[in-house]
Amino acid sequence: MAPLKKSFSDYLAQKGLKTTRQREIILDEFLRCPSHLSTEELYLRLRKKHPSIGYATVYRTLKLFAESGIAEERHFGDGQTRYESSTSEEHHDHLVCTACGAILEFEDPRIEQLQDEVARTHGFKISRHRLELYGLCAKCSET
Amino acid sequence: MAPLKKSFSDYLAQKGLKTTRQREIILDEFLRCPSHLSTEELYLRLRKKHPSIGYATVYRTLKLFAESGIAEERHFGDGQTRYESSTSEEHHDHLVCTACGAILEFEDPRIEQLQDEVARTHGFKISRHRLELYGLCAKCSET
DNA sequence: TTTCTTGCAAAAGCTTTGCACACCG
DNA sequence: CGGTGTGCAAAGCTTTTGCAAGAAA
Repeated sequence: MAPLKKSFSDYLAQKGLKTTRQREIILDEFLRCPSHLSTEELYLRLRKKHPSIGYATVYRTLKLFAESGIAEERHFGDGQTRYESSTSEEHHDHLVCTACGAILEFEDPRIEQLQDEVARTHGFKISRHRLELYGLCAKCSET
Repeated sequence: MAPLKKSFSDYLAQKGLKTTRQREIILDEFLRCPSHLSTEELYLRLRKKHPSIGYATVYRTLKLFAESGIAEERHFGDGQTRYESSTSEEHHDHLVCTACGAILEFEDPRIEQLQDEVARTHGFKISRHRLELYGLCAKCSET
């Protein structure tokens, strides 16, 4: 089984929750889709194949993904919550194009290291961070 | 006049907008308050001295502050928009305590420099960024 | 059977908008 | 005056919740 799927089903078992048809469907679709989908986008995709699925179920299930650690919530400033599947390996940050909405991921250990240093200076114990760079992507800045 | 006040009144003049009693009151209070206030918090404070002021006016005025460049919108993940007055000088980032909600500001030019470098690598032209470190502050991690 | 889930609709938060009146320039 | 701004209430959006029926263990 894919590691994230196993992770999730372990989480359910451990919490005494149930594996349901909907949760399987939603997880499959979630993993198949581009990252950073909003709940609504995912819901709309799901509806095409599974018209009976409920809006609330998608919301609840995505929150469950986040709790279980297989996905992370993101807020990019439009009013919507977006979700990204966890690689469980390295964390990554985002470049967001303010013109076309493109989202690129990057990772830079040097930045992470400096963050740790800053946190230490202030006596903070960091559990997570968020770094987003907003601007124009290569395409959009051409014009 | 305080620089931000002047900035704002210039913006109003340039856009053909009007200086009103409410805008003055809200700006004064905004500048006097701790940073990172949510619209509601500011509204509640204003109400004490000016009970007739409307919720919508506070919302509209804060948006106006943001447009004029004298304030910036922040989203820290609770559903509320918070505003911070612009120093117009250096940008700063945030350390957010997930236990007590404390927000510390910091700034590290080395991190900024690395961000620029990352952006360049991807062909991005950065206009702004957001860096938040979440964890426990010194006090809360003692226990 | 017992407990957890679902789908629906209603409710809840935060934010925006329509409108009539008031105010600024 | 003419166009903006205000306050109120209503509407909008996204997200959450209550509940009866349905499904998993």
